[in-house]
Amino acid sequence: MMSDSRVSSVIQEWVSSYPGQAQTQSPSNQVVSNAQMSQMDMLSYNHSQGMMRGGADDRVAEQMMGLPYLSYPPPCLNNSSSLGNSTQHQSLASTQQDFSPFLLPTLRAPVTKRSISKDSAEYRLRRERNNIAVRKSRDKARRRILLTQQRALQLQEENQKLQMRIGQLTQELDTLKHILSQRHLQGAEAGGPRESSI
Amino acid sequence: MMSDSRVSSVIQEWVSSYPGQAQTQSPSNQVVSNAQMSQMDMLSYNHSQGMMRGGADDRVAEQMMGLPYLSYPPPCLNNSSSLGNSTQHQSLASTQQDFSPFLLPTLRAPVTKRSISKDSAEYRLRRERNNIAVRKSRDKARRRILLTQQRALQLQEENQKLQMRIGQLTQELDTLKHILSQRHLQGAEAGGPRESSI
DNA sequence: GTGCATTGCGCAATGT
DNA sequence: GACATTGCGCAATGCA
Repeated sequence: MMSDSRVSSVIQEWVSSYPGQAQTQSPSNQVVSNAQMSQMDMLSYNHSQGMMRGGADDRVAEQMMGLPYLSYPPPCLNNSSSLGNSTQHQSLASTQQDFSPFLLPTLRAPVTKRSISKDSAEYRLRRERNNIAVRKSRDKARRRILLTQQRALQLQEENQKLQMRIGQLTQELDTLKHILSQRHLQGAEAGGPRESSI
Repeated sequence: MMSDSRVSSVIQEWVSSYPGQAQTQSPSNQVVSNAQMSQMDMLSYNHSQGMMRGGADDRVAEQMMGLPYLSYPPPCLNNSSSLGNSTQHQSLASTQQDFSPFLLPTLRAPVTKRSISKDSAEYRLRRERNNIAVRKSRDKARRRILLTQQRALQLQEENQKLQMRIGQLTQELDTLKHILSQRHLQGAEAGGPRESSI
């Protein structure tokens, strides 16, 4: 046991965790949805680092490593808004016109957003469904991360064993080469003293 | 370039992403904080799977793989609460006494929670600071995940190369062994036909 | 369009 | 006490 198909189990699961992430899609969403900032306290947080989404998240993304890690600007700290903390996210249209000078003119949001009342049973149903989906998705992500870590550990282990095997083989090869060179010398002597040293 | 120290860079970063996670700490937090459920709609979601915290996250955690993936019970769907969706998380003390019959008697929350007004500048300051910390922590986590993935990919690559090297060495070894056996036979023949086949 | 999946974010609890 | 982690709900968006 534990001889050949030792890693395959975790690898299989790991591979299956990345179904079709190699698609090239054009994000082009640099605006991040300013409407969501009106939910609590409309902090103007552009946050240009966490914007990889979908495909760019799982690909190697070699350019991602140069992120400005220590650049977390305090998002203006404007606690003037949302003091009356009630019904602040009731309608998108009412708050978006406040941000109209900050929006690019080409990115005007559809103001007629079919404002769904938060009291409606349909809203609650949608929310609950989404909450369940979110929990499920996050569990999946957690599982995927765990699998990746396990996979890395197992690959590391296997690497060490392979390196050791290579060392063994190389040494054995050197030995045989040495023997052959000896015999070759003996052969060059045309039947000299046999069984000299080996 | 890309000949020998090819993997070390990512490995270095990857290793540095796991500073001291190997500590053994006793979680024992099975209650998950019932108070937080009173924030929106007190959904009774025990969610006993995502509770690995700290050390158990990075260890192999071999028992974690048997999680009930497809068990996402609809959390009671009680949209009766939080219909007046305004000021629902105004103060913990005011809402907690409403949920007191649902709390275990041994888990009576400290009602005197020094109820911080959400309008206070100190509260906003703390919130903003925590938001910054959260963003930073999540970026760190994203980075760590990316590094782990890259590490796994590089280890896989290296593994393939090592396997090929082993194949090479093995074949070379077999050849030499064959040669040696031939010469041994020749030697046993006491000076037979030299250079027969090789 | 409908429904689920992903993702960024803020909040609160909790850990360090 | 400040910062770091983490689970969660919300909203936007992606996707089938």
